[in-house]
Amino acid sequence: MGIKERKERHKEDLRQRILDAAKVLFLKEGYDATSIRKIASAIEFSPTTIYLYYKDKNDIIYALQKEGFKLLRTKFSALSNVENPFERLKAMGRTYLQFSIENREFYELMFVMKEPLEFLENVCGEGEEEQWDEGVEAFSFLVHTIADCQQAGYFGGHDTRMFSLLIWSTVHGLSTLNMHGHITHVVEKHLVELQDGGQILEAAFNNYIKFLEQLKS
Amino acid sequence: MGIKERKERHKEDLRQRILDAAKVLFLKEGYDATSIRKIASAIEFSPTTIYLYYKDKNDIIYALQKEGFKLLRTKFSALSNVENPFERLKAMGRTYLQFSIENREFYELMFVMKEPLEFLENVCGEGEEEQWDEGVEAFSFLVHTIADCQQAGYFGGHDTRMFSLLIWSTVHGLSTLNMHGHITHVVEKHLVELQDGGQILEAAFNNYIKFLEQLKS
DNA sequence: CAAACATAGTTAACAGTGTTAATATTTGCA
DNA sequence: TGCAAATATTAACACTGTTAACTATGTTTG
Repeated sequence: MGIKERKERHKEDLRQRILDAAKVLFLKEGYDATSIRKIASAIEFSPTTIYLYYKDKNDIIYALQKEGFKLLRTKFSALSNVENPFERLKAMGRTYLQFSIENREFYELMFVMKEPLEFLENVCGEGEEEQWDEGVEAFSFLVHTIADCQQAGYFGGHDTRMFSLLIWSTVHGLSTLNMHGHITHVVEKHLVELQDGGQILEAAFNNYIKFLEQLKS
Repeated sequence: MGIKERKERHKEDLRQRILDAAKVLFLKEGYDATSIRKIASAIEFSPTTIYLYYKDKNDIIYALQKEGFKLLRTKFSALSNVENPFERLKAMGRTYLQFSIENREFYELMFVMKEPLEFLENVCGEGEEEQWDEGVEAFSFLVHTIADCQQAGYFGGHDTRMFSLLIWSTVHGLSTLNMHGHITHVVEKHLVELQDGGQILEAAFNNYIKFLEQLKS
């Protein structure tokens, strides 16, 4: 039955090639420019062929989102061997912010856009329930780091998971405010001594770290 | 020259009617469903007429964004008469979060979507420079409230504007994480004792307030 | 071996989208 | 009343996601 397997492999192969073509388009030109027809012409197939491998466009976008989460996880798991929990927390924050800048389209796909969630709820939700495991895992990593920080004397008396959520919110808020132009267009008007939004973002994060550092009993 | 004035008024009138129709569509059905043709048929004009009053779709979306900022400002300015600065800060946070829930589409338009910024930079930016005045003003209001808090003994030793940015980030982060499903799909898995995302959001904000309250010298 | 069948891919089409050029209509003023 | 300017319209372009119908291809079975 080697033939069937080879066909299976060919099928998986084409599925991956579709995803790769979509990724190139998406990262370079964004969501709107990633049209079914452009993906199809990139892999030199007819547009309708894509529907034999993905249910619809959101299916492809959802698959791309999973790739994004995988990428962020590799960056996070490189921090596992940072012994000092507070240093690990700092590194996580820096990594998160850097990811949002260097992989802007991915970040938007993972944390902002509605399309992957729509696919998850309208289609994938039929018994699958696999939803956003990578995200849950990444948050787990944060919660454990915060717990370690508390063991080391930081953030005493706060609920670990609530505090984790608040820290995530702050860093996520910083990255999205930056990404969507609010730091350059609003905050810059108040902090004229700092030139561009990138500098403000950097300074804000450093301030935040200094602030958290003081929360040690 | 009364005739010219009446024509001017009629022109402004139609411009407003276009915006109103767009608003109804946008708030009910979202950005994608707010098509030029649907707006046109709502006001019973030809689609191309709209281009006599707005440069393009993003122009309309930008105008809608300004309405959103105006709405948020009225909610904020109602808090001006809260004497106690920390109480005012609490009320601002609550108002901001509530706005993001009750006016979800507006919030997305004001703080998340790329279209208004695109219009601002590609078109409006030709010498106009009026950019996001409402937003700058709202942030000013926050900065002043934080300054008042510092006068009252809170947040000692921190740069006022940086601290304001961090507080905005946290609340904005909370609202967007909630809006985009990350609280229900990620955090909920860790906080199983709290039922829905709304409860978690409420609890997280209350925790944040309690946390800030402790930062008094 | 030949007929039936499943698979993979195609073309054509539908119902939309934003936007522009060319055309028509209405209006105000000399 | 005639002309010019303002205003609105029709037709068209170049796209979009998606589906139905059709055609090859290769496999399985009678």
